[in-house]
Amino acid sequence: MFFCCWLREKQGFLNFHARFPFSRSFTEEIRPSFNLNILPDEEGPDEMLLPISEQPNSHKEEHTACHPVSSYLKICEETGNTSRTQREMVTIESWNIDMNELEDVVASGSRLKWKKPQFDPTKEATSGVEDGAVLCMLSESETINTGRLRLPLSDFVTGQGRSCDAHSRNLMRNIVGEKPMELTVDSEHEVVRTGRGCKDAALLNRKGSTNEMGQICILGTTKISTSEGNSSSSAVERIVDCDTEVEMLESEEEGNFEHRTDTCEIKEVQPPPGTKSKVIAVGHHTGSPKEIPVSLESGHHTLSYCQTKNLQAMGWTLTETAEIDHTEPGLLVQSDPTSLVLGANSAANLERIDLTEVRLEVESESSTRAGTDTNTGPEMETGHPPHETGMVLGMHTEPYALKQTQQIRQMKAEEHCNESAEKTSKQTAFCKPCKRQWAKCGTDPAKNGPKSFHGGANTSEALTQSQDGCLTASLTSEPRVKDFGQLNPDEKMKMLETTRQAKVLVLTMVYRDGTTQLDPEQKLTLPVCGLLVLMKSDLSCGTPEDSLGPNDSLVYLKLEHTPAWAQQQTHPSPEDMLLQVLTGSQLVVCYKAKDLLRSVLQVYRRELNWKRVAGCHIQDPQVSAWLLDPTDPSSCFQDLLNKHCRRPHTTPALGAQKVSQIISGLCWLYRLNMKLCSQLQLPDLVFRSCKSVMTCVVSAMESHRIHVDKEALKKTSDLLGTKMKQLEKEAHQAAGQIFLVTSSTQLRTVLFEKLRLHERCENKKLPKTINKQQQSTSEAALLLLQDLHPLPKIILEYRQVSHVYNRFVLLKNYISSTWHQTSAVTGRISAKHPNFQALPRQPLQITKKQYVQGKEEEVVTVHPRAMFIPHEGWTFLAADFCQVELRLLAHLSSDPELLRIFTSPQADVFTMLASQWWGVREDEVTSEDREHAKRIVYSVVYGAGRERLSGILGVSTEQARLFQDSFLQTYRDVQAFIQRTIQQSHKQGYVLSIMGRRRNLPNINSPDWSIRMQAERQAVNFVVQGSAADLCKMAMIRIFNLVSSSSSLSARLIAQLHDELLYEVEDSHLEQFAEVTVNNMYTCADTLTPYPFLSLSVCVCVCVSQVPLKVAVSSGKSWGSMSELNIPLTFPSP
DNA sequence: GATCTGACGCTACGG
DNA sequence: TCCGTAGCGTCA
Repeated sequence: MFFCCWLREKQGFLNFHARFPFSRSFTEEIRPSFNLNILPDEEGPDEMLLPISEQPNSHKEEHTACHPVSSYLKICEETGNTSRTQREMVTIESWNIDMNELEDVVASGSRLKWKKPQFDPTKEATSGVEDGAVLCMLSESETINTGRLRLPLSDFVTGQGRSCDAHSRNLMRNIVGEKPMELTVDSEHEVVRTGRGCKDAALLNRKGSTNEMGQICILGTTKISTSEGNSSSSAVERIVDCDTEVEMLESEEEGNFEHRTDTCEIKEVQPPPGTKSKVIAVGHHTGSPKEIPVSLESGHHTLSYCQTKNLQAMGWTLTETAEIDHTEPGLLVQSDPTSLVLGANSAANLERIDLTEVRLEVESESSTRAGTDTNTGPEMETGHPPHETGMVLGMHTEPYALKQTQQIRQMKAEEHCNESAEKTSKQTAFCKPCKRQWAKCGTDPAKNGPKSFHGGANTSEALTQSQDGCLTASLTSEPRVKDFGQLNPDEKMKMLETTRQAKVLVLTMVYRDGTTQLDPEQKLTLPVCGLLVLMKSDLSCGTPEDSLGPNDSLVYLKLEHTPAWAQQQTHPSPEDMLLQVLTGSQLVVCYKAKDLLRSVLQVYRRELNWKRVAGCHIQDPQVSAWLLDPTDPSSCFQDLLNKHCRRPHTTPALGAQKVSQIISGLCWLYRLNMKLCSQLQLPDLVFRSCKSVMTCVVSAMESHRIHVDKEALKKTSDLLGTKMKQLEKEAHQAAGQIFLVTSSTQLRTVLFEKLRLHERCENKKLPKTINKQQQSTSEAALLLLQDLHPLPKIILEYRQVSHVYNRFVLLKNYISSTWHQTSAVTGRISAKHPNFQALPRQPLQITKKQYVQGKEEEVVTVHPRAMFIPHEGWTFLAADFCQVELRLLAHLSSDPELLRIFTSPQADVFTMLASQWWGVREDEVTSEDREHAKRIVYSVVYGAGRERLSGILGVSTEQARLFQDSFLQTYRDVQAFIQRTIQQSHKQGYVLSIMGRRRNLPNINSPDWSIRMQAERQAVNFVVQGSAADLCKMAMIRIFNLVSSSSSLSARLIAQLHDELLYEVEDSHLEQFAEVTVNNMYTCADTLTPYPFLSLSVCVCVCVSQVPLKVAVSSGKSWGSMSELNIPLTFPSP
């Protein structure tokens, strides 16, 4: 017992209460907030999460609060002289979106953090009424900063405001404006551009010099009434976003509205010769549509979601406004290059009208009615029936003789594209971007190209669109490529048949910026516009690299919704074609196939259930290459091609050459796939199918969203922020000086140079940093110092709180991680943006200071995982493989002692070990003890040294050695297995998992002892951890296949946490699905065993039946409140 | 001098 | 001289 207590003291695994013994009067459960600072990822989902409240770090001279910028409806109109140099853009209107809605507004995939200044402008206003303007500042480093200008009512403004640096969160700079129309910043850096709405300017940095910024756009002004202390949030609400539109769409499974950002441009509407404007009329079909004059000169018009009240502000009037609810969308208007979407009050009423068709109607109409009738319904305008409750679209033109052939448009598009590309390359290569060129639409050409971020972000859309148009035009004008959308019904049917007959389909996604998946890797996720499909009937690889086989076909398939009426009329629809491509019996080859499937599932979220593509026979050379060598650094298709086919990188081409390059790339893609598949000596068909099915599993998982409890999130955001401030203050007091609590360097100085705490713990060995061998300020070190001074405890608590706060305070109603199949060498799946697998498991206790004398401190429990909730009517179900790696180790080693422990179905090996080691009864073992024991076991098994073990155990090196020896003596065959694996790896240079996945170990015979030892540990770790990963994937696949083929089961996998599968299940199916899950997980190892090759290569006989797997299932209405389910096995356990 | 970048330290998660 | 992920912040 003495040993037990002693060990607990030393172990460094004291629970939070022990470390921070709060007096508590009551406990309130609050779910924490999550702050997610998403950096764009090459595979990142369309989302952006925004920090909301202050960053309590006193080192920052000011606390910058963060705020999302809402989107708004804007019609940009060019008026007056439209020559290039004197173009003027007028923002007709912009408006605010309610604070409530701000939380939901996201800038698609943006890396931008929008912040409002720390000060409250409404309070700082001097008196009366004042204009507030919002600045949108585009820098050259993909940064968009916002700030607020203080604009008096007069024309001349001496506005001064602050903006926030989106990256550093540092304090803001001063902006001195002079006049709304001609914003002058300072004498050194005057406004370059005049004209309403857009200013080129610079910002003053804190020291008064200018800061190179790209552009400042005054997006709108509003009057802010600040009298009587009535500081409403109107000023805040006026933050608007440049070039971002929000589309409100009703999510079918969620039943509520989600916001999706999109940036649109109507390019294909050409201005009538000799006129400057045309009229788009929008109104309810039962009333008179209102007309909005919109100039077509710029070719850039953006429409987006707006609320009814804002419609009115726009001059649009709804004649039927009985059900106006400002929290709901009043009108949905969205446009893209070829269509307008209109709807009222719900996405169900959405209708999409193809502008091409509209234009044709307009053409015919123009000769007869020439833009005079404002009451025309859609049936007359477009030839299509009006939607039941949708808005009607009337499109009237001035005398309009538009007869532009496709060829001419293509030529123009190409011209534009080449121009843009030239500009881009010149600008990036030689000079700063010419702001004026992109000022009109807030687009920075320097941001385009492969590095540009998702177009949903409020940048660069116009150019992206033009490139899209350019590439699409090039693709469709290329005689070898058939544009499915342009085919007549007979040709489409033929195309479907050709697809059916093809032996292999080679695909690539075409992005809107004119690149494809075969281009060098893009850091940022790009919006997809279509697919290019190479249909191979001839499987020989002997074709020249840029030409097709005689029977091969190439089809361009645009990825977009087709409205119901259009589907009926244009059968077969693009969706039919897509399904034929993805669900036919042919082999599909695609580089980064998961991205393709995910994009398809996202684009056709409403139409296409993930089950439809579950059977897709898709092969991905990236996965194959990773299977061959998981440490393969090839980051893009070109790298892979270079490595495996010795084909050097090609420089990106333009226009028609670009198309040839893509076609050539597809041919190479096919060859590469064949080559890699032939190299993969896979043991059996199971594994072959796993490779393909896993892509479907992961893409389906990625397309699902996990809902967040927003209220709890908000509440805890404030709580954590306050707590951090408080702790920071305490830390400064304890240290006797102000320092940066987040800086390990400064903390080191305070702890060891100022306080000299290390001198007061002579009998304890303080850990050192790995690389520089300095005094560490890690948790282990602080725990050793916590009795000597109050500061270490404060820092420990601060780190815990700030960790949750900084990473997981998010402002969205759902999250959607990106899951990577090939990023972990061990075969595990990893998650990004956010890393859902690393969400804190343990609740956090927060003490709230009470300022009333005699009142005890309040303790609030913050549970990060409890933030995540299932959809209404659904429940979370988690299925966990218990001690899977240790069970596999027992199998692999056949250690009798370890096997014996696992024979008891109820036994928890870590609890048992903890009880043995610390001499307590099993029911006395706490979860911390158990976690500690688990860490020790794995540390020893995977080769932790005595130093490290002593650190983990909190004992001397000698005692750690005794412990290690004792463990390995008890489990002798485990040690033998370790030795065997190492020997084998030395001999072969690689190791294999139970499914035959291979990890090469180039350093296994290194003369450098430490490098060689590391490789040896990696070898052992890979065999066990990699095999566990295989097992888990096997389970995922089994359940996936089962659910996808079942008409009754509706469960969907939303996350994988290595050994745990998290599903969302309809309430009514919970028990049924739980049973299916348990039984399939329990038996999934059966399909793995035995593999004869393993006994040859690893010298172990895999016989999984030696040890039963154990599966624990739990369910709950939040991820933080899961309770165990007892599901009986339907077959006798082995 | 501002800004960018990579190394480093630390902390979560999983085993 | 545990393994492997992601991510944030600091600092040179």
